[in-house]
Amino acid sequence: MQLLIEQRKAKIEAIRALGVDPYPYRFDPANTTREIVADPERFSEQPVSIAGRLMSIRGKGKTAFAHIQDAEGRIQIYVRRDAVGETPYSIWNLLDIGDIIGVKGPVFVTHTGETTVQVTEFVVLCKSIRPLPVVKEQMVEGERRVYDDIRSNVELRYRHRSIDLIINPEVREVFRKRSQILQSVRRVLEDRGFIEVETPALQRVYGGANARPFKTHHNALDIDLYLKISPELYLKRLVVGGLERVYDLSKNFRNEGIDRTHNPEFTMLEAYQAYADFNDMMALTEAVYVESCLKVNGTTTISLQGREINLEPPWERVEMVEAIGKHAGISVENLSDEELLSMVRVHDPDAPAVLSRGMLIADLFEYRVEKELTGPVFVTNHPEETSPLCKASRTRPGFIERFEPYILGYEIGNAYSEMNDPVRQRQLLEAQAAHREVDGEVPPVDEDFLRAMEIGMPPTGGLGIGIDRMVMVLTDQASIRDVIAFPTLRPADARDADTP
RNA sequence: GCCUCCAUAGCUCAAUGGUAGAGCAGCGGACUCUUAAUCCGUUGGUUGAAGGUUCAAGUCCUUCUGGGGGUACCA
Repeated sequence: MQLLIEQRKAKIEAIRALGVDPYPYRFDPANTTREIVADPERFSEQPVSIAGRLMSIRGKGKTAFAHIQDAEGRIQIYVRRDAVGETPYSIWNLLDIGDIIGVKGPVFVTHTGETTVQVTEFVVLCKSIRPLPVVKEQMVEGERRVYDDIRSNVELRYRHRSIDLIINPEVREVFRKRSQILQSVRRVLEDRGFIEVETPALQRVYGGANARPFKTHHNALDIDLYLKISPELYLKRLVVGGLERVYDLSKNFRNEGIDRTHNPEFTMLEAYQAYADFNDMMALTEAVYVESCLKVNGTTTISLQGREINLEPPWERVEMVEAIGKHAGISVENLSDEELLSMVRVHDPDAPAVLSRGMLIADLFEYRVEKELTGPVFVTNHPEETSPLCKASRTRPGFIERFEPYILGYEIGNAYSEMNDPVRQRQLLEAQAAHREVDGEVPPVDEDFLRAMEIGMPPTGGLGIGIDRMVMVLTDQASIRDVIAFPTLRPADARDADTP
């Protein structure tokens, strides 16, 4: 490795010795590889100029073929010594795979049929000194076949995303789509009169969800602060203040496990609409998903892990207890608490006997039903013990007006008809806080939030949508690490762990 | 956290407990329509780390590190 880098550094000096700066300041790529490949005829008369990274080189003495890759694709170039000149051709011979160059010249089609730029002029834009993993590929019946499969080296892909992006065009596509989805989500909300606001990432009192927070310290104030686990309590303060439609689209941080659908920092949309209830939030959820899906896939049907799923609204709605009956064949109403507990203990032998009936129902749903939900489906009316921030169900006593949308077993959001009775809100939060001894994840009571509630919040619908999972669903990626450019990983080297 | 599988050259992978190898990349040479270019020659290794068993360890054992999959936590 060190040898390879030394060899390339020597080439930099050789290039400089020929009077050429291997790190110039700018270049004007007037064309893209994609537009040229799409319509070579158009460029047969006037020369094109493109820039990109050298991805393969086939030297043949006084001529050479190579491929260069830009943001949108690859194109073959053809370099002849008698076309570019003696000195430039010796510079050409100092180039490696991975270098970035700009080329100019007319376009032609080789007699094997590949669109190619006949290089009349080229410039070195960046000499690379660290070799890329070499991927050999071949087109077979229009299908791209990779011989050395770099995708299998996931560690390299996540730790060195630059390399992953260079080598795997489909990875670039996922992040391009992620950007389009964020744009689309914002557009749906702006079109409906929502305004984007920001809530503190550093919070004195964390809340709005049950999760372990990251703790940090502010030196000047000498106080401990927590990273935001949810923007909820701050967004509601803004609704109290008269910003009737607000949303926060930003990172949340939860100090918990990492798996295929969880990353410690993740992107969340939370939207609050005054004078609305959870029915309005269902319509909003459908709009956010459908609009974004149309934007990146051009259709409302997605292909997800081999399944075809249609997102066309209206999505199915099913109450949680009905879903348990339908998918697990259990009629919760006819079971005693003891029977429920024993059913939960089939899946979690350590389930504490003190669990309330509502929590047992929620657990049973999680163990027996969640995976079965192909969806899209809104699971509604959760047991009241599952959240203190939600209003009671209008139809089912002991339950609340909440829903979670599911697609292929993924919980992709959460919404309430928000609690706005300040007296009841205080009771619920204080009752929950009393359980902190038992459940370390219960947040402390946020007095300032309760004070805002006492001033009065209009009836409000609130919606949270996990954006990373949304990107997974809309781009058919099985791991959250494939939709977050720099997922949280253990330090590769133990020494890194001590580096601040 | 627990279970399980994996870690060998820049990349993809071989090597029955017995001299660490191949292809590609790299380096030198030949070649003016190649495309997994071809041909000749060639460099490159603390086998993830540390211990142990053995005459002998990439291979067996233990621990550690990193990763994958599963599971738990994540209302």
